Amino acid sequence: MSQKINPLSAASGRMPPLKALRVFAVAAQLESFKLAAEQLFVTQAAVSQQIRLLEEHLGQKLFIRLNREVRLTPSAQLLLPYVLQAFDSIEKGVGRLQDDPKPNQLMISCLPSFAGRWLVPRLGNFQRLHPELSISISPKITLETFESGDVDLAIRFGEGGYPDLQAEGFLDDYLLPICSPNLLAQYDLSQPNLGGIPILADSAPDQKNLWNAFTQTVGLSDTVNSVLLITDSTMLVDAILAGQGLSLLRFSLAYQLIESGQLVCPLPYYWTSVYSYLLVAPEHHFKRKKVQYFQKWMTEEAEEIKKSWQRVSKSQLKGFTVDPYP
Amino acid sequence: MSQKINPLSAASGRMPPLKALRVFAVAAQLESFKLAAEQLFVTQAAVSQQIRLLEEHLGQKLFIRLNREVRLTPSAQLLLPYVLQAFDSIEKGVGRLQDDPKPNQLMISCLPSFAGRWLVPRLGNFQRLHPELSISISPKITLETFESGDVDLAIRFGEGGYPDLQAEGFLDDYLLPICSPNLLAQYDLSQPNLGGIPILADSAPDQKNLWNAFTQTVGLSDTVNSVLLITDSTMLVDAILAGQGLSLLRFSLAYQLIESGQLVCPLPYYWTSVYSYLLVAPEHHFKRKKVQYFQKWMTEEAEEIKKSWQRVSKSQLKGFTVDPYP
DNA sequence: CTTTCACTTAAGTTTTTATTAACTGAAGAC
DNA sequence: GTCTTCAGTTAATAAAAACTTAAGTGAAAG
Repeated sequence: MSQKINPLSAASGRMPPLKALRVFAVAAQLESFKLAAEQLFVTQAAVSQQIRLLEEHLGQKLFIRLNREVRLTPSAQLLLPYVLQAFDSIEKGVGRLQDDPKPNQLMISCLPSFAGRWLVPRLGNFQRLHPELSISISPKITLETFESGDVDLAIRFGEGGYPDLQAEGFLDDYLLPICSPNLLAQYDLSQPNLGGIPILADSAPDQKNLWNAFTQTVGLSDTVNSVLLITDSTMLVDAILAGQGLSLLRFSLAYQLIESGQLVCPLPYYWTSVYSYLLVAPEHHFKRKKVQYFQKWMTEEAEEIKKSWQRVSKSQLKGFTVDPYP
Repeated sequence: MSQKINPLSAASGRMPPLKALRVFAVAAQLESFKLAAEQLFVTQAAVSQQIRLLEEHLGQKLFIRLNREVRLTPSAQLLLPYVLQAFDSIEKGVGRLQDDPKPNQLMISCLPSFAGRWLVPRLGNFQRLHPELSISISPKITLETFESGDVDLAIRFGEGGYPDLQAEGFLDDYLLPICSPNLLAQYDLSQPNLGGIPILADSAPDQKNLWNAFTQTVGLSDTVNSVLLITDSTMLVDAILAGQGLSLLRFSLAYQLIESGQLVCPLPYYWTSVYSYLLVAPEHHFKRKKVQYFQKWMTEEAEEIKKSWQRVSKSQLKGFTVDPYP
């Protein structure tokens, strides 16, 4: 406890009804109950009653009621500056809460893999757009709690619905069967069990049920094909590139390799991922200019992947019908 | 209007729920909802809800909820000093309202006649008791409104029930038939119509109906006795002293003359006056030390008159039954 | 002489706030 | 390991406060 207070001072009978004080502050400044009522968006009867309430609490009159005007009593004149200062202080405090404490420093929390493979290589573009911003990356496996107040924004791949946090999707993802083009000469995928092509399986949580969907769709009996389970997505990509087999891979991880011809999508199926790429933060962080800049930039960068998806899903997948999961 | 405000600032969405702010201030200082609840004399569920309300309004968490404790978020730490200052300011302002602005100056408003005949001659005693007080008398016919804030206390003769004012009686009064002892030799009051003694009538407002009560009680037919109507009570006393007739007179105006034998009460009747001597002021003035001193002193001074009444009503009036008016 | 204006007051309704009671989840006791 | 305790949450409901409506006041303006 950094500050001590008199236990009585906080709860004592000294503290007048605060709503009434607020009405008093407005009415006293305007010297009119009618105008105060307008400003407070209530009827003037409400103002009249609140003032009466406060007068009763304080045990003294605050306004001298004349026929068509009200005037402040000496008591009210004594009280008013204190009350104004109080509301000023509250407004100032609340104002600072809404403000960005470090408008020129942008701290992004994201998965180390995303940071290394995706974010850092592109960050130069953003830095060029906003040279005044000092950008920091805080790579974390776990979801940022934002409790320290240091992190402006987290980038996550997930379903959203995080408690007390706002999640803004900037990119949907798709899972599709992908392999090295070299493999197509060795295995005839039109044969049963895809011609016995080795299967590389990802163990990400959103792919548990997806695997069943895949095996059913392509008519795969898992006794025939060899299956290699790979946990890390970087390693999975490397394995596919090395021609070690066919795998369901996120388009977001594969699109550049597909466009360059290093990988191909040999089967006309894809599944929309239940996970999306999200910008996650407490709601009020999204009001910060720097966060808005970053969000705009991320959306624009994601546009490139979306366009790539248009091309790939139109040409290589030949517009096949989609059976999104689940 | 001495100060201008931004019309929006007073009513805008910026101003958070004030009750919730107060709860926050207490809870934040104690770093405990339970203790805050105790201090605010509410349940801790109420505190929990108020904090949630405020957090929702501000769009950010103020407390980090751990298993058995709550901790302030950086936001709350930022906000707290502003809020504390606000409530401090309010308390200071309210405190000053309760304070006596001029504790060494006592301004008494009273009727000029009372000031001259009763108060000023005795004031020396009070001054001796409280030499630190500078006492002023403000003689006024009309009832003090206390709007200027200068007058501490008014002394009135009346029924009380003044709007927004507290009235503390310090002396009851009685009306009784009084005349000069010289007249008793000239008129036989045991005769019908009191032996034709001239009647002096007061025109004070509390004596309108009393006059009927008097004539009925003593069996007076107003055609027989000469009646002189006298408005001013000083003049009435002078007229009675001069032996010009019998009159109903306030005991408070007559007691010294009765005790000295200059006036007598020849008939065994008296009526309690509906008017009393009152100390009148806004309720909070009675909390001022100087006013309390004065009230105590006045009560003690009045004691002298009460004792005199005991003597007079026991001896001269021979304990006659009372038919108080009305 | 009537109307208007700013405010008051009383009654009734709506909204806010508080309470009660059941629930949570971690810590400490047994 | 299970039970209890503790601080806080949550939902339903009760209580209190605030607001609105409508009628009323008294002085000033038309």
